[in-house]
Amino acid sequence: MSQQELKKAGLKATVPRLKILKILEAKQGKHMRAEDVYKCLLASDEDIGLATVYRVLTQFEQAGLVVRHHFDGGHSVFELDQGEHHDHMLCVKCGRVDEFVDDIIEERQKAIAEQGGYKITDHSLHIYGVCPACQKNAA
Amino acid sequence: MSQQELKKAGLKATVPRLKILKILEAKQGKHMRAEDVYKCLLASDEDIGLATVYRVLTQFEQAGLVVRHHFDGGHSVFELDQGEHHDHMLCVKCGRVDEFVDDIIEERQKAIAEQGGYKITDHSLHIYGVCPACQKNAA
DNA sequence: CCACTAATGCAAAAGCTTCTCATTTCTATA
DNA sequence: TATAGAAATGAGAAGCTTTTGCATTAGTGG
Repeated sequence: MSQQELKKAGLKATVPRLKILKILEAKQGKHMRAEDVYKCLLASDEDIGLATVYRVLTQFEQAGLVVRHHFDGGHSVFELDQGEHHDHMLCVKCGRVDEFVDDIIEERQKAIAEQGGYKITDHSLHIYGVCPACQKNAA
Repeated sequence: MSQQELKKAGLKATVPRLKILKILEAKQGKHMRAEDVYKCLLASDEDIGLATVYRVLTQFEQAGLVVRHHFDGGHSVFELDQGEHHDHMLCVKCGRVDEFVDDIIEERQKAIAEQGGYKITDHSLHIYGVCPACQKNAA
C-alpha cells in the first residue's frame, strides 16, 4: 500500500502524491520528465497541475523515493529508486537511453573522491554516443 | 595570434569572437558560464550582446576550441579545450569544482560503450560531494 | 576597393522549473 | 466523529538560461 510508503517518508498521503507514485510504479524502468508524468495524469483524467508534479517529484527525490538524473539539454528525468545505482549511456541521434552498472568505475570514483578529500554524496556518469540502430541507419 | 586559430577553425575573425577567445584564454582553467563571459565583456567596455556570446561559444564548441560541460541545475559552463579530457568533482555546498583524470575509468567507459554497440562520441562524469573545507566548516 | 555572405545586436520568444497566493485537503485532537 | 490548524494544491505569473528572427553591420575573396 503506497499510503504507507508516503507516510514512512514523512509525506502526507495526498491524492496527487498517490497518483504520481502510481504512475512512476507503472512506468518503472522508464525515465520520466515532469512533463511526461503530467501527461499521464491528464490521460487519466486527473486534475493535477504541472507545478504540483514538479513539487511532488522534488519531494520524492528528497525522500529518497525517486532518483533525478540531469541529462544534457537542461532537463531532468525521474525514476523510482530501485536501490541500485546505475549510470546511463545515451544515443545522441535518437535519444535512446541504456543503463549500466560497473563496479570498477564505482570503486574508482570512491577512491578519487577520497583522494581529493571529498565526502561523496552522489555521482553521475553519462556516456554519449550513437546506438547500434542509428549506426545502421547512417550506413 | 588568435586570428589564425579562428580561421583555421573555419570561423571569420570577427571582433566578438576575438574578444571572447581572449577572455577564455585569460580565464584558462576556470569554468565560465555564458553570463560570466558576458560580464567580462561589459567590464572591458565591449558592446557585445549576450546572444552573441551564446552563439560564439556554441561555434567554438563545434569547432573544438572549447569544451562545454553540463552541470546540474540546467546551465552549461565552458572552458578552452586543453587537449586532455577531464572529469569533474563538485562541492554541493560551495560550488567548488575540481578536475581529475582517471585512465581506468576512461578505459572502462570505452569497454562499456563497445559492449553496448555504441559508438562513443562523448562522456561526462560528475562526482558530487562535500569538499574538505566545507566538511571542516560543518564540524 | 566592392559586392556578397556571414555575423551581430536587440528584443522577443521558448523551454523548463519555481514561486505566489487564495483555496482545498489532511490529520491529529477533542 | 467533528474540527481547527497546518500542509498541500492549482492556476497563472515569474525566473532563468538559452535560442531565434530580423534589420543592420562587418569581414573577405576577387
